[in-house]
Amino acid sequence: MSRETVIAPVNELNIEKTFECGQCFRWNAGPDGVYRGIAYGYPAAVYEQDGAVIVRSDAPDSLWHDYFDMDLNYTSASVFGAGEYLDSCVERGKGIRILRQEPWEALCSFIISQCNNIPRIKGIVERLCREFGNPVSFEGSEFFTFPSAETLSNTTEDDLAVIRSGYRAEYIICAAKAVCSGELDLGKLMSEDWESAKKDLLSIRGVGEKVANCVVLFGLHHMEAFPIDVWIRRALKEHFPKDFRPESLGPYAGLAQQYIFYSARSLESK
DNA sequence: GAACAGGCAACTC
DNA sequence: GAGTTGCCTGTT
Repeated sequence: MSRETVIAPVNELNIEKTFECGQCFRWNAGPDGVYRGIAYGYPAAVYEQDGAVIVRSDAPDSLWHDYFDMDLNYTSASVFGAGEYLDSCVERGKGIRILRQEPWEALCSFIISQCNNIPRIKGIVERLCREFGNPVSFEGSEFFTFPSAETLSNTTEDDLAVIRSGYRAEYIICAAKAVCSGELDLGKLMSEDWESAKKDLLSIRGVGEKVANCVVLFGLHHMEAFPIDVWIRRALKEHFPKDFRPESLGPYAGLAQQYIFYSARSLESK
């Protein structure tokens, strides 16, 4: 029987912003506004009630506490005094948190993300899990775990044809083999400094600057990483000096990046 | 039907 | 080392 756990007050964790800001691909809102998804092999339902975020799942409590990065105080971690524009992004993005996702899932997902939009990324990831992950039933529906690097290292591009990831299939297999053989030790990268971690990731075929930065930030939780995609590039062009360096935003530059990203996209859709 | 997309690699000067 | 092109697939 699953249990309900209070994770945080809604002002500290906004589930819509957190799940919809492009950092993760396995959470979906139902018509009831409840987000359902799976992380670390545990399916869960996440929703707001009486001003709090509640998680229903079979996982140990600490798992969700960690997943939602609740040990970090985002108010004091936020980048203040870096200008009016950034302040307005922080204000708009209030409640976003950088999830502590599984490193391998992040690596694989962001390889898939290249030159793709979010709905399509989600579709490919879902087919990947359905095809190669393990089924876990939860509250009457079937969820699928993210397939291990070992499982995927034993597949061929033909096997992966069903997920329709295109030319990225080769990259997925290369990455799986590297992780599986120990050539790339994701656990070790987590305890290293972010720049060495990024350097090691860049040695993997199919991983370039953008993907490496995303994996470092979203999969290894090194908050200094600052992925630059078209949205961020546009925002930087408009609101920051030409010689802008992400390092100037300090150890939480990645969090600032997420506020800017969310902000740019939310303004666009208005 | 051609161009393009939240990117990368391999090739070209 | 800066610039160009192919790459799967889905969408406009």
